[in-house]
Amino acid sequence: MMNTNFFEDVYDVVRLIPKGRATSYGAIANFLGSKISARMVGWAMNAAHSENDNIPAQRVVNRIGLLTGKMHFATPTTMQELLEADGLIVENDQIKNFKELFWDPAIELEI
DNA sequence: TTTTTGACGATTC
DNA sequence: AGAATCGCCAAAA
Repeated sequence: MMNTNFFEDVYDVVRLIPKGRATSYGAIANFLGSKISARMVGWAMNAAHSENDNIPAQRVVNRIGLLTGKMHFATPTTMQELLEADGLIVENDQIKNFKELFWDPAIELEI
């Protein structure tokens, strides 16, 4: 398998997201380098579907904590189910207290 | 090769 | 405050 660069990088960061926390596409993009845009992270996650790797994509949401990618899971409710299984509270397709549980790799991994 | 399309984000109207 | 638009950059058609 080839090193599909940012795909691998994105997967690695996503796997590092601790349980009960969540991050945003933009945060990952920013952490990997301002070269890539948040959209590429979304693309990477889309490709992650083809991968056999366990990618907790449910912990990656957009900047406001909205479950924009829920439709890409097995069922539109899978993402919310997984997040709730992590102890998060999802209401109206949006993560509650997202600001508090926001996990920014650029900060958390820096320390 | 050119065009279209995104699991986004920030800005402008 | 809500809606519309532009910018990012790579992959699929």
